[in-house]
Amino acid sequence: MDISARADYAVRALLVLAEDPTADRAHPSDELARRAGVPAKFLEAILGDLRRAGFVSSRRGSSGGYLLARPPAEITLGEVLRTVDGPLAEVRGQRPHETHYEGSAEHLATVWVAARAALRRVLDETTLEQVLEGRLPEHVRAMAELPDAWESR
Amino acid sequence: MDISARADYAVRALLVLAEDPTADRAHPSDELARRAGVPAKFLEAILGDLRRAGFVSSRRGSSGGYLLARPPAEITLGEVLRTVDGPLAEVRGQRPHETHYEGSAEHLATVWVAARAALRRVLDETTLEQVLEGRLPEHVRAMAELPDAWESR
DNA sequence: ATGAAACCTAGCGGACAAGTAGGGAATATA
DNA sequence: TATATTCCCTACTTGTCCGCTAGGTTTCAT
Repeated sequence: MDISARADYAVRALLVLAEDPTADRAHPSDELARRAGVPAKFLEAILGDLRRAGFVSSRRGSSGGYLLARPPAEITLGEVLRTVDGPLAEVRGQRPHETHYEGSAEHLATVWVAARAALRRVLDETTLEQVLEGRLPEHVRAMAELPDAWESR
Repeated sequence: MDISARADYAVRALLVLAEDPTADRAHPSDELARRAGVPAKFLEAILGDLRRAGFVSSRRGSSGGYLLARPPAEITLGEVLRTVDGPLAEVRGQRPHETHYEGSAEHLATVWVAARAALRRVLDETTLEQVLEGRLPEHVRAMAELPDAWESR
């Protein structure tokens, strides 16, 4: 799992937007960049992706900027990561369920699919709102509280 | 989760080795390449990594080749992937537990750590032997049998 | 009209992935 | 002892992506 800078920045910018309860004021990209602590010009490009994917809408001109296009409770991290980074899981450039092995590696595909499913259970079931409020789903919190979850390996 | 070709090949070669019950006959790299269906010269380099990491031992000269250095029941996929591909999970090049966020993104690190823990539970608890025999751990099998696990998203 | 903002295209430097090529060193076997 | 075999090492190629910057054009509120 390689979360790119793009993806990390995208999530953080969306969180800043989600923070604002008044859904009518647009936030310029450089304000978001400053508040999220990410490179301004780079974020501009990322916001373009997020707009095309329907996560945010934009207004041009003065007093323009970006706004969340969907409620934060309905945007999952998984969705955001996919639009910015592509598929959550790949094996040699293929989707896990499209891999095919014979002989001794026959059951390998099952493991890859299981790994992806495990990822999905975390990322597709956690919303911006939950991250914002620190109220993560029970099974996600459980994962993070596993004995060595915060240890290096 | 991006399983590289290197990592995929490494696992497949190890599985071919694990297939052989007689632990005394060495298998030349080009035999492994043929039987695993991977580029020969490339595999040679990968086997070098696996040797340095202690997964296989090697013998030079005629009737030389590679042998498993540890029992297949004690080699997990996670270990193999780490030696070949580096850390299982990274966020902007950092380890998940080393990320630090403030403000609205404060709880993001917890999600990244949870995602990594979920991955670990699949990859660090599945051994070569289990893959070889199709006897995956119960919770891994359960993941792969989740409703849409084999569907694209 | 003017300034603020989104939007678009282009490019750049570095890293990495997936190999390939070729040769040197060790070693079992004839 | 000769020889074929195999590991082992270094280097190189080719392409792609990542992170980021630059500079201009269009749209729009005031």
